[in-house]
Amino acid sequence: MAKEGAAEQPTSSRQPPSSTAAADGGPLYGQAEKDYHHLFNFTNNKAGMDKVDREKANQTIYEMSKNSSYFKNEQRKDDNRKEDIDRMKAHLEAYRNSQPEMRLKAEQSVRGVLQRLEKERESKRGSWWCHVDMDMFYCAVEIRDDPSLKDKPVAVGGPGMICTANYVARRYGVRAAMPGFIGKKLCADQGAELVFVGGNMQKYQAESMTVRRVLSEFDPHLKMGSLDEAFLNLTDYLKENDLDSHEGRVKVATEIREKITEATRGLTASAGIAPGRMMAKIASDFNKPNGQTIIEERDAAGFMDSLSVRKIPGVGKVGEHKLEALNIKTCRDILDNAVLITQACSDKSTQFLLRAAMGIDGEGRASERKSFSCERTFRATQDRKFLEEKLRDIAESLAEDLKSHFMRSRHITLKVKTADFKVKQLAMPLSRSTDEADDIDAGAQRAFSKYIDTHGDDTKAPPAIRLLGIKCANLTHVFGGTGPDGEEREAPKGTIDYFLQQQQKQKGGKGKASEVGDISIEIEDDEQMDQIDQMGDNADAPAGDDHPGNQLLLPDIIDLEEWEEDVDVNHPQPQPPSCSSSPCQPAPSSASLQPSLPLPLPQKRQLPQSSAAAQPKQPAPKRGKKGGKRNQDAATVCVSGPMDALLKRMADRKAAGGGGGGSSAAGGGGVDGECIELD
DNA sequence: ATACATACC
DNA sequence: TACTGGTATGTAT
Repeated sequence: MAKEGAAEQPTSSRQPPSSTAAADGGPLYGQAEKDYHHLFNFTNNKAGMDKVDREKANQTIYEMSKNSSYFKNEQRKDDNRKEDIDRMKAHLEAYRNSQPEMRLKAEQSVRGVLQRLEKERESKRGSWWCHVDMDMFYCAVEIRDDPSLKDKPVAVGGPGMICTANYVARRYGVRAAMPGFIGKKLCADQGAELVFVGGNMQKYQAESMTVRRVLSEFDPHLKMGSLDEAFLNLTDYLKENDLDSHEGRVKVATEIREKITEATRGLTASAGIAPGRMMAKIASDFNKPNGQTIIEERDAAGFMDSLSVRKIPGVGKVGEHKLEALNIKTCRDILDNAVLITQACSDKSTQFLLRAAMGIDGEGRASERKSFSCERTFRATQDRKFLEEKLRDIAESLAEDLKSHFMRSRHITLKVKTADFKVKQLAMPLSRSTDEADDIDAGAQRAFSKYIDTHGDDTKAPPAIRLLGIKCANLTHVFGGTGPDGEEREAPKGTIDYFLQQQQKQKGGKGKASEVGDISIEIEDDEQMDQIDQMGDNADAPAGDDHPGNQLLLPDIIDLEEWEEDVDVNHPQPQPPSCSSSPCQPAPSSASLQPSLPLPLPQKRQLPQSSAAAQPKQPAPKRGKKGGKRNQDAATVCVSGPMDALLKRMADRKAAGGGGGGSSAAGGGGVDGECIELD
């Protein structure tokens, strides 16, 4: 808890003179900190900071944030969430008061679901996954190449945003995704100077390829999640090399990390091996940096049980908050309160949470790319000319992207963020697919006009805008000779497009292909799918600029059928000098509760334990004594053996700190992409 | 189908 | 001086 003002009261002091503060119209001295703690509490116990430092850091962050538009917007969003939570609680209350028969029924149903999941987990036994995550990747590369940075706090990024920070910086509370000026202040307050290093994507990509090369030896079908992480299915490798044992897994994890460090001349990685992708991912983060964690099957349930829900990939800040309102903090809590979750969450969310809590992976086959987008932030302005030019730039950038990927889009969405950080989106269907900047621009400009028209008028100027973006969706592949010169357009080798093109040629009249009507192609077997997966990672190769130039286009590509137009696009109204920013629509996202089948609420403490049957019951996680045999530099955390040992290790780890929170590196999209929405 | 929100790196 | 950018997906309307 950060506290404002001088009073260094003990952590319990939460009640400031709130009446006075409110009267001042000030930021509710103390109260705001309490209410919105989670909004600015960037630091966490993995930071390797002690409590005092942590509070000081939070204090600094709060001071710098509290009056910003950004923070005000965060507060607004949080207030909306509170309404959701209140509604959620009301529904739960109704559930508690409902007829016993109803509740009994719900319980039975949940029990059935859990049993089914348990069966599924059983059926998936025997497969082993490894998640490899480079430690502070971008930063590590920079420091390796400039050793003078080694002992300084370093951040890749700039004053606007930090992408990755080294562990020295993290000790001051600096985090990935933290605005740079705050990171700078955090360090300055403690007598250090944060060094910013601009990123060098080319270099990181090259390093990533090196890592990939090392990893492919263990699983040729590995899947890179982004530049700095990868998933490997180790099942075959372990079997073929007679390593399908705990010792074998430890050995493989060690070897993988050593080889990476050797091949990259000093970069370190953390690794997790577990009976599933999700657990492997959690495990790789468990002993970071430069560490590894192995989870054996018989310990999987116990491992999951003690984890905070926040560790589940897909449960973020908001999800954690909502679950907390249900008094659910750990994965064990999820299972113990499955009935409540059933009542409070959508089917999808429930399904997701229960599976996750049991350590079962979601179905997840990486699908085709669904959209291209580009957005730019700039000094908030009302200057329409400026904004229109920005849009044009963005459209051009997107057109290039589409062309280099041999894609066309039939649907674009304009994104507008105002100075107060509120975001608006406007859809704009096109009459046909395009990859031309002019078309994208035309659509975006029209949507923008519409935006201006609905947000300003003769008396009121449209609000100042700080970001514009365009998303191109509804994609189709383009093959073959669509160029004006009639020359054949061939996708670069190694791309998905090339693959599809070849397939197309095989199948039908060769060469003919102009445009595949639908992105979806039938993938006949996993073999083929893997091939595609592989290619996907290369698909970013900058395709040469041999893309045929402009084709003749219909004069207006916008689909007027769906977008009746009553706006005079050509005449932006001049802006009044004064800048009154008008708020956007409140758009009260009223998430209503699941229709509650009123049910019995009694907490059932019954858990599926089939494989884990032999396992002693797990008590809630508790802090153990510290000490343990943890070797900072090459620690292997083996999650196996008696449960108390595991818990002790976890506690040790917590006490010792050292985990890299946001595991660095901006880049590729999420890995499994499971999101939950709790209502 | 559109808009908005959340998550991940 | 001052809170990113790219992609996917879930929820509500």
